[in-house]
Amino acid sequence: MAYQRIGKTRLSELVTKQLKESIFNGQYRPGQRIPPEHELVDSFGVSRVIVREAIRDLERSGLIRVKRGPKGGAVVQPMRHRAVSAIMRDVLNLGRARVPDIMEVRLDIEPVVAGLAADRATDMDLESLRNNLQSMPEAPGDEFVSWNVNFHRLVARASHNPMYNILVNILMDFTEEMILSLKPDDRVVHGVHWHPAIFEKIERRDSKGASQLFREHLYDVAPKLEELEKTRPGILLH
Amino acid sequence: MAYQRIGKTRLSELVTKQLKESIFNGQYRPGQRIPPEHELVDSFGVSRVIVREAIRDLERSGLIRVKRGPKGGAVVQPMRHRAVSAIMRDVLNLGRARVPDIMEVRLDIEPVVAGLAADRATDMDLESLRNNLQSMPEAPGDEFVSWNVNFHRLVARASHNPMYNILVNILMDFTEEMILSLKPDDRVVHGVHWHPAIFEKIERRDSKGASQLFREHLYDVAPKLEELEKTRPGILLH
DNA sequence: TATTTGATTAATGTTATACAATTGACATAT
DNA sequence: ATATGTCAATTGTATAACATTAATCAAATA
Repeated sequence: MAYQRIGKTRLSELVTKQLKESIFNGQYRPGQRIPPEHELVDSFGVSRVIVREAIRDLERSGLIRVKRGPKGGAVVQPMRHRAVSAIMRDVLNLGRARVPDIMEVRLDIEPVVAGLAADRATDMDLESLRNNLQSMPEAPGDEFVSWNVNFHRLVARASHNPMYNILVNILMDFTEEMILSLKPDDRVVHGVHWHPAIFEKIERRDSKGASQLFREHLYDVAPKLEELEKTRPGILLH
Repeated sequence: MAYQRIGKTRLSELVTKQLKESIFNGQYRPGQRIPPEHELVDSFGVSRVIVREAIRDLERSGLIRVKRGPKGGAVVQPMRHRAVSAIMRDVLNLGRARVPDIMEVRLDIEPVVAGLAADRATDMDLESLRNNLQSMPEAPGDEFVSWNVNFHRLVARASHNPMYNILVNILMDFTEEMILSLKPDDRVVHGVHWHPAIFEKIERRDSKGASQLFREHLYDVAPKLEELEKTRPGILLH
C-alpha cells in the first residue's frame, strides 16, 4: 500500500480552514466578531504572522471585514458578492473579455431571472421594487446610475436563487462601473420607462411577460453599452 | 472645494495594485516569474511582510502560483477560474444555496452556450471535443467523472465568450465535486450517449439543435443530481 | 452647560531580524 | 551510472518592538 502523501499546506491554510468552518457552522454569525489576533495566536499555537495571513484570507473572500482600534477586529459579514466580483474581474481581464461578452450573458440570464422573480417574489420583494421605482433621484449623477442598476439587483433578489442573485449582481457591478466611468453628460439615460412596465408584469405574476419585457429592455440598452467598447477599449480593466 | 479624502488603504493593497497592473500590462506574462520578495522589498521600499501580503493576494485571486526553493517564486498563471470558483463556493454556502439552485442555472445557461459553440467553434475546438469523445475511460472511477464533466467544459470554451467560459467551468466544478463525493457505486452514469449527439449538432453548425439537445440532456440528468440534496444535504459545503 | 481637547487603551498595521524548510543544481563518492 | 551529500536561492515561520487607528472617558474651556 502506498504511503500517504504529506501535504505541503501552509500553516495559515489550516487556520483559515478551521475559522471558515466555525463561520459556516454558525458559531460566528454575521455581525459578530471573531477573537482578536493575540487570542487566536494562543488558541492555534502559531505566530501572529500566520494568524494575520489567515485573517487576510477570510477578508479577501468577503467572509469578514477587519476594523482597527478598540472594539475593532474581524466582523463576520452577511453574504456578499463583491469578493467574487473582484476576483472575477481579474480573471476576465486576463481572459481579455469585452463588453459584448458581458452583454451576451446579461441578455440570456436577466430575462430568465425576471421570469423567476414573477413566480417567486414575496410581498417584501415587491415592496422593495415599488420603493425603488418611487425614489428616482432627480439629478442624473452617480446616484442616478446606482438607482437604475439597483432595480436589476432587486429583481435578481426576488428570484430567490442565490446563484442567480450573485451572478446578476456581479454583472451589474461591471455595468455600473462602466457607466460611472463616463462623464455624466455622456451617460445615456437608458430606458427608465422599461422598469415600471417590468415591475407590473412581475407584480401580476406574469412570468412570460416579465421575461419578454426584460429582454426587450436589454436589447434596447445593449447597443449603447457596447458602443463604450469602441470609444474606451479595455473599459472593464480597473 | 472639498478636501480629498485620505484613503485608509493598507500598504499591501498599493503594492498589489501595481503588481496587478504589471501583469495585465503584459510586463509579466503567464509562465514568467515576478521578482523574488527581497527585490520587491527594495523596489517598493516596504517591509517583507507587506510584500508577502501582496503576493498572497495575487495568489488568492489566481493570478500567480508560488513555489519555494531556488528557481521558485511567484509564477504568473494563465486564466484560471478556480479562484473565482473557490470564493463563489464560500459565498454560496453563506447564502444557503442548494443543488436545485445550481441546476436551475445550468439548465438555462448551458443550452445557450452550446448554441454559441455551434456558431463559433473553431477546428481546434471541434478537435478537442472529438478527442474527448474518443477517450472514454473504461472504469467508472474518478477519471470517468472528470472526463464526462470535461465535455461540458470544452463546449463552453468553444463558445468563445470568456464570461460564459468561466461560469460554466464554475458550475462544473461544483457538479464534479458533488459527484466525486459519492462512492463510485452510487454514481449514476448519466447519459453518456447524449454527448456524441450534441457534438454532431455542433459540428454541423446546428445552433438550435445543439441547444435543444443539450437542454434535453440536462433535463435527463437533473433529477439524479437533485436527488443528492436529499440524501446528502449541504453537499456543496466543503 | 455644551463643546472641544487631550489622555488612555485595545486593537490592527508595519518594521526588523533571525532562523527553518524546501528544492534545484552540482559535486562527490560508491 | 546511481546514489548521496553539499550548497545556495527562495519562500515559510517566529519573535519582538513600535506605529497607527479609533472608541471612550475625563478634563479644560468658552
